[in-house]
Amino acid sequence: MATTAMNGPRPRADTSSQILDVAEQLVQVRGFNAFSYADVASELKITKAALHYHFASKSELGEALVARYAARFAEALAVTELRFEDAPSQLEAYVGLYLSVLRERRMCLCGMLAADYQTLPAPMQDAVVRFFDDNEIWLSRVLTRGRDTGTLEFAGTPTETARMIVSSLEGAMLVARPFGDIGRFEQVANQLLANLCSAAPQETAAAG
Amino acid sequence: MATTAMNGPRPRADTSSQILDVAEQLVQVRGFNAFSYADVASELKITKAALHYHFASKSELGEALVARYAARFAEALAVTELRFEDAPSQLEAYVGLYLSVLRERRMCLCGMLAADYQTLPAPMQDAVVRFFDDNEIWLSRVLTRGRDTGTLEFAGTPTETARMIVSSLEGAMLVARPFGDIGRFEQVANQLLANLCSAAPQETAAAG
DNA sequence: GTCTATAACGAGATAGAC
DNA sequence: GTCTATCTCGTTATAGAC
Repeated sequence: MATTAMNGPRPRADTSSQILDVAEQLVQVRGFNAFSYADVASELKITKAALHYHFASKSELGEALVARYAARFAEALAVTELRFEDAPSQLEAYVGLYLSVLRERRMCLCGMLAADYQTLPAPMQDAVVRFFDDNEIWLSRVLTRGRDTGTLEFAGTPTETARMIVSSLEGAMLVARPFGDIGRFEQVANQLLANLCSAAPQETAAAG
Repeated sequence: MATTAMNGPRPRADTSSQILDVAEQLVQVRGFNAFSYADVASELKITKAALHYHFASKSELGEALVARYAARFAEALAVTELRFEDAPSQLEAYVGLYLSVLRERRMCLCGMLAADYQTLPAPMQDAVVRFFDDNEIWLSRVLTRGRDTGTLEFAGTPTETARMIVSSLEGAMLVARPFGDIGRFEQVANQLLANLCSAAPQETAAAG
């Protein structure tokens, strides 16, 4: 069964998946330029050569990494949209995705890669941008629905607000990690949600 | 004369300062783990050995980098507080500091180092945390004054709101860079300011 | 203060045996 | 699919001449 969270132990994995699991964790914690084939190999107790069999180059490994992460995230968003009916709950679940990553002391993979952006191979760069685009599209849809049903309130367009949400959450993760304080992230997320959900929680009309 | 901006060509510099200038730019663009002594040396047309004379190790160079950046930022904040009277203008100037960095296609130095955090030598880690702390303290002061004089309005404590501002701006920089779109940053910043400045722009009472 | 030269190491990557 | 062995390159850092 798919879980809503972005992480946690997965069933049993073939070597390629295990490699991706370890590499993913390393990138999210240290960054793309601060991990090596040797790191992954030693963790899995196989050789660097074996790694190169599965992913010929570091670029290839990186591309597979973002692709899998983005797919998993997209899946989680789709599930969230089905599982929760009202926009506020969907937004709360969206924040929950970030939280589940931060709880493992990780940065969002694409947030980390955004920092490394200038040093990434072109295919990875494109994938990172696409990740943010997809997030904004999903959020815009939720925000539009929330405004239409009167459960959300915000100035500006849904797209602008979506960008605000993505920026704030990514930034909150970025800053919370050095402090080793998840509470910092939660504080920001709660302010963000509070600003959007100031509308009456179940009524049809809300404007003041 | 000191300028309010965080960058721009500076008068004439001894070698140490030039090294810091080049290294700073490289870190802000590529990250701490993606630049080398060779990069700096070739840019300045000196040798790596000459670099080691000025900064014995990469850690030392990194520490000098953050120290100078933090000092310059603190100076800019002090000037801002003197130059502008009302809190909204001070906040706007604060956003301007970030903007001046982003315009040079750079990430905030400490925002970038926050991503690299787990791989940094301890003294650099401490300095990064201190940078964010100082920013929050300054912002809290401005926010408190703004609320007291009725020029700013916000739910929650000044500290919480300060953290929200730092997170949002750092995140907005992080995400705007991959898109190569400063407008994305400005959009987020404007929403942020708009939410705070909804109080009457010069009156004494505002609470609802 | 800068240089040449080089040490010592780790990186990504490949060849070819098993 | 994994191994040993090796290659090549770039990295940080040092020694010692100028």
